[in-house]
Amino acid sequence: MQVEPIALLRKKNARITRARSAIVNTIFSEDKPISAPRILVKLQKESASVNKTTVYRELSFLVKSDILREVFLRPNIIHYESALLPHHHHLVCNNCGKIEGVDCVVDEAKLLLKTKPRGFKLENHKFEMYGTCVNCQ
Amino acid sequence: MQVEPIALLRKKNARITRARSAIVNTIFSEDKPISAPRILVKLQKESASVNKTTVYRELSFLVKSDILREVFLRPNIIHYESALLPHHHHLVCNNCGKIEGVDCVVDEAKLLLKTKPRGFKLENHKFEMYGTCVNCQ
DNA sequence: CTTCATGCAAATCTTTTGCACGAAT
DNA sequence: ATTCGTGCAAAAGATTTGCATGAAG
Repeated sequence: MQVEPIALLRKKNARITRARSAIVNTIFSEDKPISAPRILVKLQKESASVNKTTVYRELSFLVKSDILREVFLRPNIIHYESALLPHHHHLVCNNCGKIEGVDCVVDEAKLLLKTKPRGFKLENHKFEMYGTCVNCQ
Repeated sequence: MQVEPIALLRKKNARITRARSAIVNTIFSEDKPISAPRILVKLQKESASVNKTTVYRELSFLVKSDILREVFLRPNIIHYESALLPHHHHLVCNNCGKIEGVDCVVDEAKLLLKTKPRGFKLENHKFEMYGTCVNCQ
């Protein structure tokens, strides 16, 4: 866990409160994307309990502040990961749900070739791979 | 709208009912991914009203039957599109929500190079691009 | 006639909102 | 002091489940 995100928040004049630190620590101590319900549970286990509403509000604040990124891996559940990590993608195991990170394999120039002629201003992309992980074969 | 999906269902010994046909027609007459709530509205407009539960049950049935594909474009809303279309990706406008299809730009061989060494059996991938469409600049 | 599909109501799950209180700077 | 953050309760929105009825083959 780096201290970075808190320093970054301070620089952005965000108040460093007990709830905010707890939430940020919980997410940044994770090595893979985590969802709001899991954050709630994890906080409870660490007896750093924070209200559900606060967690959701904080998540959207942290996304807006470029501290977190949203990841859409599964229907109807948003995962969050550090936006301070280099751009990358995920391998999702269809069997056990395990998530692994992999470097970006996308050729941006090739994308622009597809999007520019349409007048589409490309801002970002999401790329996720699904299959069976080594433990589930 | 092709008739294909109904023929396919018949071949799979699925019963061709009023509700099933209405739902399939509604989705296949769309040129972009559509969500369950929108399907409900569209059916109502066509006075081919089908119960909400039936729509959801039908969607998961059609996905299992390889007639439909799930698309995760936005948090907490599943979109569905024909699984009979060739594999492709989407451009999503962050402003107006417009969705456009684009051919696949991903080099499968390159992906295998990343996944195989980890013992990960790659089954499929999702790749979506976000930005601003030509009308929203 | 038997299996498969449907409808309804209610439950579930995630996320959002309104409002009043409390804490950080 | 003011602004920003928090908690609680309740609402909202998407999806699922249980159960009894109905229609397709």
